[in-house]
Parts: sequence; structure tokens; C-alpha cells
Amino acid sequence: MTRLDRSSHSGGGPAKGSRPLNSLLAGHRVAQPPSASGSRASVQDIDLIDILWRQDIDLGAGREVFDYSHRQKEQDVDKELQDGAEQEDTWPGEGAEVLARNLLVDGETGESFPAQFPADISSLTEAVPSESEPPGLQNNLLSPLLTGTESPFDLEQQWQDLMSIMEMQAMEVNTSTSEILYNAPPGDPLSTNYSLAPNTPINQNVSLHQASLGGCSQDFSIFSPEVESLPVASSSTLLPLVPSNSTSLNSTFGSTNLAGLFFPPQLNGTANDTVGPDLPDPLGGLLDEAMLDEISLMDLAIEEGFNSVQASQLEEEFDSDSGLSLDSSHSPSSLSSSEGSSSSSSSSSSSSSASSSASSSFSEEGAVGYSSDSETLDLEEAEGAVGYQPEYSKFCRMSYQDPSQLSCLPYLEHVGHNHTYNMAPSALDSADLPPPSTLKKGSKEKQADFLDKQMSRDEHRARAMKIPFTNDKIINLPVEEFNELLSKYQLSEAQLSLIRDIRRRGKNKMAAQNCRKRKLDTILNLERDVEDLQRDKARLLREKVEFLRSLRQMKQKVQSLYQEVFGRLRDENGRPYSPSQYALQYAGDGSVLLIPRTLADQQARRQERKPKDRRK
DNA sequence: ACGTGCTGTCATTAT
DNA sequence: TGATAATGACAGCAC
Repeated sequence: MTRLDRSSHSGGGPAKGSRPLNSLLAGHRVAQPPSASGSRASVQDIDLIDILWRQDIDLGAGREVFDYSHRQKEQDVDKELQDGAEQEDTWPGEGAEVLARNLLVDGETGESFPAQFPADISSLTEAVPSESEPPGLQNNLLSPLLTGTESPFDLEQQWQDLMSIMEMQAMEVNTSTSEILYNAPPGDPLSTNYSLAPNTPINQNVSLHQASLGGCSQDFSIFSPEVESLPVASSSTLLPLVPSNSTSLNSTFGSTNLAGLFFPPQLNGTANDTVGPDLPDPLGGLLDEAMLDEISLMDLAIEEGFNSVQASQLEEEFDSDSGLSLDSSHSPSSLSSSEGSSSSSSSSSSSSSASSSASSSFSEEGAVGYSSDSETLDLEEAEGAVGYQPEYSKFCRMSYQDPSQLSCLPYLEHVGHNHTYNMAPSALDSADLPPPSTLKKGSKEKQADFLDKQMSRDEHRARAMKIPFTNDKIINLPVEEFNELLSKYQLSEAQLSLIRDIRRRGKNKMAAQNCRKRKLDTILNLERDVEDLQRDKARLLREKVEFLRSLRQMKQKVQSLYQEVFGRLRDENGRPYSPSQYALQYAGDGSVLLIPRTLADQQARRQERKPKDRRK
């Protein structure tokens, strides 16, 4: 087969590689907002994390983080990264204000608990004969999370340990309970006290706070009001828990061994003043800046080692409310698939890019192609099959390059190249072309010369070879009609060869244009995906910080409760038990037992092993 | 003169 | 197996 214009392609030139694509990218980014640059993704991430930590840890996050409805809208307001100041001073001011009310609301977590709680804690802690406990032993009551000098890895380990415990508790806590808890009316004590995000590990841990200590204080309303008689353990080694006020305890701790949580073998005592009998206001400790610093340390430690279990948990929990464009049409996989299935990529991207005017304008336009609409055909019919006047068909077939359509693409607005060797953009405007019948002979020739210069090479060749039909027909007719057309005329071998080449080149030209548009579309979608994923990442990071903060607060509260209960225990002689020798343990049936330390440690170790084995 | 972007074309592969 | 689509690579042109 003869290639008439092959000489123009050396084929051995320097490989320019992906220059067209790069230039497309570069050209596109000019029109992109500064944040849209995917090439700065890594730097952006670092900045983002930095901003997040500073924002969340130093300033505290708004309580709306735990509000389900708010979180559903969060993707619409993910510009909060820029206006982080909006969240500033949320909880300090709010906390002071709400302290005056009955309910104290944690500004960061939305957590609410009775204002009496801290007061009672104080009063109770004062009532506890702390002097009866040596300071060293007192330290044992502190959670390791409260120690200020521990390494981030220890903190991470604590986190993972607690996650394991919560995993176990999740087996006992009905999922619906979480929802009920979260969706309960404001008056509901549970929801009022712990209105945390639904279906979160933290939420499952809420049961920890439902441990009843009705007798400890009448205002201990955060605990279950159902004060029932304490199941008395008759074991000789397991002393029944007998609070001094002879009220009972009820808990949903399950079999969680609190001793394992709060009586680690080695404890750093530096944080003893954070929580304990000396603590003037446990709530103040919750909002302590030092604690937030610890959280930041913990976050820093966990950031890299956020294990897959936690990640998947977070993923599951936020799948429902993420609302982000993780749908199939936006996902990278879908993009790759659309790349693979070229015929459907254009339409798929059009469905996925409703938000992008540029992309959708491309897609709605559909695949480009030589126009074979009625206008073209009519013109050609009017001109006759033999009278070859390529200019008419050219106008139509290049109509897809209407500048008004290109104007939809801001980054393509500058595209106005005049490839005179092949097309005549000036001729695209039909207004510039008066009907041939109205032209005088001179101007007709002038026009013909002008249009002659604008003809494509193939059109020139077709004219030179006296091809009796238009290039548009050659290119756009279906195979059958095309063959029919060829059979109608007595064509030489050279003519047939040229016709086939024209058809091949014409189709390939359209294919190339479609291919480039698809490529652009893909780039746009990928950039959008990058932005979405960056937003996702930022949101998850924020939520993680919030969860960690909430978890820490709960730990502190449980620890306070534990201390209160333990400090009120008296033996037969009315003397307090030594924390070094005894520990509280919550049995599966809801009872609370006072058991020897050694036994408690054993059980704690046993329970630590269980979740790890289960994960394997 | 040079770089950039767009377009057409070829060769090749996939459908 | 031929036709067509898709795509990488290259060259030419306009800016």
C-alpha cells in the first residue's frame, strides 16, 4: 500500500516521550486553584498534618466533630483547614460558660456530664482518706496514659491495648445500643453524658462510664440510675465489694479487668497530680493543656504506626458519613478502568464529573468526530457527488472546534492555533462565507483560492486524484455504504489507495482527538480524586485526634471512678484497702469484685493475650 | 531562536 | 481476518 505522505515522517527523531501529556498537565494547572496542584501533594500533606495537629491539639476541635449530622456535612465545609481559627477557643470559653449550668459540656467532644460530677469528685476525693495510702501506691492508681514522661510508643501500646479491650467489649455491646445511645433524646442521661459519635470504638467504651456507684454520691448521675444490690462473692479469696455506704455497684464492664488497666506493674508517678485524690477538679485535668500535649505526642507516635485494625475501623465507621467522592466513577480504579475501556471512558467520565464544568463540557460534547449531520449531507447532495468542493464538508466536520465550546475550558481558551495546512478556523465561521450564488465571479475565484489554501493535504490529494466524492464521505460513511460508493465508480488502483488512506487517516485523526480528550478528562478526574483524598485524609486525621482525645478523657474518668470506689472500700476493721494488695475487677455478670493484686494481674495478662490471638 | 501547545499522522496494539 | 478504535511517538505549525 502506498503511503503518499510518509516521507514527511522521519520516524527516527528524538523521543519526546510524554511531552504532549506534560504540556497538557502544565497547561491545565495554570487554570487550577493553587490547592489543586497534585505535584505538591506530599508537601501539602505535611503542611496539612502540621496544621491539623496544631489546630486540634493546641486549640481543640469543635464539638460538632462528634455530631453525626454535622459530620455528614463535613465534606461541604472542609475548608475549615484554612479557617482553623473558627474552631479556636471553642472549648475553653464554652466550658467555662457551661460549667454554670447543670450539664457540663465538653467543648471538644460534645461530651456532657453533670456539673455536679466534678464537684462530687472533689468532695469525694476529699472524703477519701488519701493519707492512708502511701504516695507511691497512690501512683499505681494512675493510668499510664496520664504519665507525662512516657514515650510515644508506650502511648501507642496503651492505645492498642485499649482497642483490644474495646474490641472485646464490642462483642457484648449491641451495635444498636450505640445508635440508641447516640440518637437518644437530649434528656437521656446516657446521651446527655456521652453523646459521642456513633459506632465508634469510643462509643463502645461508653459502657465503662455506666458503672454505677450510686452510693458514692447522689449526684453521680452519670452512672446508671439502676442501683442494684451488689452480688456478693462468697469466695474466700474474692472479697465482696462493700462500699462504706453499703450501696451497690452495677457495671457493664463485662469481664474487663480494671486492675489491668489501672494497675500496671510499673507506673510513672509523675502524673500523680493530674488525677487523684489531690486533684482539685478532675474536669480541669481533662482540659489540661499538658494532657493535650500528651495527645499530640501520642498522635505523633501513632500517626506512622496507625495499625490496620484501627485504620479499618475508622474506615468502616466513616464510610457512611464520609460523603466523599469515593464512588466508583471517581475512584482511581474506575479511572483506570475507564482508561482501559476506551469506548466507555468518555461517557463514564461525564457521569462522574458533573461538578467539573471543564470535564463535563468535554464529556457532554461527546466523542468528537467528523460531522456527518444532515447539514453536511445536504450540502454535499446539493453540490453533487462529482463536483468536489471540500470546503463545505470541512466546515461541518471541524465544527466540533467551535471556539464557543472551547471557551468552556478555561485552560484551553488560549488554544486558537491556525493549522492552515489542514484547516481554516476563519472558515469555521459560516457567516464569513456568503452563499456561492451571491458571489461575483472575481470574488468567487478569490474565495476559491483562499479555501484552496485551507484544504487539508488529503483534500488536495483527493482533488488531484480526481476522487469523485468528498473526504467527509470517505471518512464517515459506514463500511458497507463506503464499499457501495466505491463500487459505483470506476476508480484506479491509485485512487482506491488514496481513498483508503484518507479514510484511515481521517478516522485516526478523530481517534486521536478523542484520545486526547479522554486523556485530559482522566487528568482532571485524577486531580479531583487527589483533592478528595487529601480532604479525606485530613478529615480522618482530625477525627483520629478527636477520638484519641475522647479516649483519654474516658480513661481519666474511669480511673477517677475507680479511685473513688476503691478509696471508699473498708475492710471489717474500717480500714481502707491497700491498692498494692487489692484491685477491683469487674466480672461478666456486672458485679464488682475486690480481688488480690496478684490474681488481678494474672487475669489482666490473660485478657491481653486473647485479642492478640484472635487477630491472628 | 527557542519553548510550548495543538494537531495530524504513523505504527502498533486492542477490540 | 478485516475493520475499527485506542494510543504512543513524532513532526509540523502557530504563538
